[in-house]
Amino acid sequence: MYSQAEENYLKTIYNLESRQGSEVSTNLIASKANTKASSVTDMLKKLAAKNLVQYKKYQGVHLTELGRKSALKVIRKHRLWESFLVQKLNFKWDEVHDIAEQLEHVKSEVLIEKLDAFLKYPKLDPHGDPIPDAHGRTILNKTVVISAMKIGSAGVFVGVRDSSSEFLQYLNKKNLALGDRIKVIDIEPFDGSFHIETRTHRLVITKSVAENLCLKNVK
Amino acid sequence: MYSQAEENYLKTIYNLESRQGSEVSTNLIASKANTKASSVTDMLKKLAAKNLVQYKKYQGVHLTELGRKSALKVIRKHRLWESFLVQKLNFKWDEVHDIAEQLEHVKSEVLIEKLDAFLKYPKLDPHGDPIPDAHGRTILNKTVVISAMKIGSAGVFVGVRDSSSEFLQYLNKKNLALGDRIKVIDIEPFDGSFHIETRTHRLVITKSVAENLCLKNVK
DNA sequence: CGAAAAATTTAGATATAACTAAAAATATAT
DNA sequence: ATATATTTTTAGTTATATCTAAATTTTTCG
Ligand SMILES: [Mn+2]
Ligand SMILES: [Mn+2]
Ligand SMILES: [Mn+2]
Ligand SMILES: [Mn+2]
Repeated sequence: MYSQAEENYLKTIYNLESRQGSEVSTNLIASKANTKASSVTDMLKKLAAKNLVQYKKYQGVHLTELGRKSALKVIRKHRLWESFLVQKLNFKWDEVHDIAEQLEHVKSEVLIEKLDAFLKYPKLDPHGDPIPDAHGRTILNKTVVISAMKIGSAGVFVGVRDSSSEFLQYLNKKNLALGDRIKVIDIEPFDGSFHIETRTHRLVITKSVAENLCLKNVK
Repeated sequence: MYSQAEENYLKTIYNLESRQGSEVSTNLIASKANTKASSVTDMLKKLAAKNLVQYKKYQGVHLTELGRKSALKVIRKHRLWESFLVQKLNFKWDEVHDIAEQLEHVKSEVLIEKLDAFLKYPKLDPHGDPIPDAHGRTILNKTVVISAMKIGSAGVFVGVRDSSSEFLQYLNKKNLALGDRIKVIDIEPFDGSFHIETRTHRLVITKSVAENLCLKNVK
């Protein structure tokens, strides 16, 4: 079907497009993909030729329906493999992303359907991200990032926006785990850092950390 | 570590070398790898530069100790993944080879050790092939191919030399499965075909099929 | 042995997916 | 609005892994 490079671009464009609405720029893709703008341009032309993106020179891209569906298939595979690694092989949530980056490119429809069944059709991956079903549908997971919360409000920590092992290891060290109830105690006006509280402890997190923690049932 | 192409060549050379003793020729590798002799020559130079094979122009290659160990690692991964696919995901033995060809190239030492533990350290894969342990050691699996047997001798069918889905589907159709007791009833002098008998039925197999069925405890 | 056949290597080309440096288009700011 | 800065594209290069066709070496055989 598509090459690994193509699949990785589809995923990157999909993620940028969801968290952004509008057209995605060449430079933005390049920085997320750790590559150069000129490489991105080359690939965008190739993806456009395959009807995966709509591309107008200098105007950025957005995914076509085919591109969106293809991206969701890759994301489905990535998240199912991450679930497998944590649930069945006893990996920790901060250890699975890089391995799933490789496993997601294995080509076999029946493999992924059998894996899904083996895992009993999980709805969320180990990072709280929704797993698309075979048709690309996900449950809606209405969450609020801490950085958007007001002093005194609280919710349940159910997801992260950054699944890098560095960030997850930081959360481990700070004793923050999915399922924790978190309350915003104070917001520092000077640097935008957040004073938060869990059932067991209080701590201060920077604004950029606060932007990557997703809470549910915020009141 | 090594590229997919390099790993595939190592596996091919390892298999040819085991079933052959002596140096492996360029053309033989080319035919097994479904590629051209000139491509093989290019790759042999690269493998030699990485100290994976000993290569003398026009004289064929054999694996170095590093090459042998590296090949066994790939074979270990291939057979563990095949075992996973059959034992955990309910694939049939004729459906797993091509998927394992992809999975075997996933890079992660810890992944394969955890997979091995999850499967409870299997010693044989679904085709009766021994699975090397983390140090490259395998149980000895002393078998005889039917084509080497005499009329009247019998044994237990424990392995195949060809794991292609075409061959395995042929065996399914002929109702031959691992564990069956097989007896040689007659050998046709004209074309070398074998008349064999299981507990449940008799059939005739060609010489080339007989060369790919491995039996244990032959008497 | 020496010629013909077979096997192997070399030379040159192609495709993919990167890169750097330069050119072109777009955005911004005075 | 025009000059400057930023973004994006183009042109040309590199590395990997293939291929075909031609040259070279080895093997086989009369
Ligand atoms: Mn991930
Ligand atoms: Mn994830
Ligand atoms: Mn196999
Ligand atoms: Mn096998």
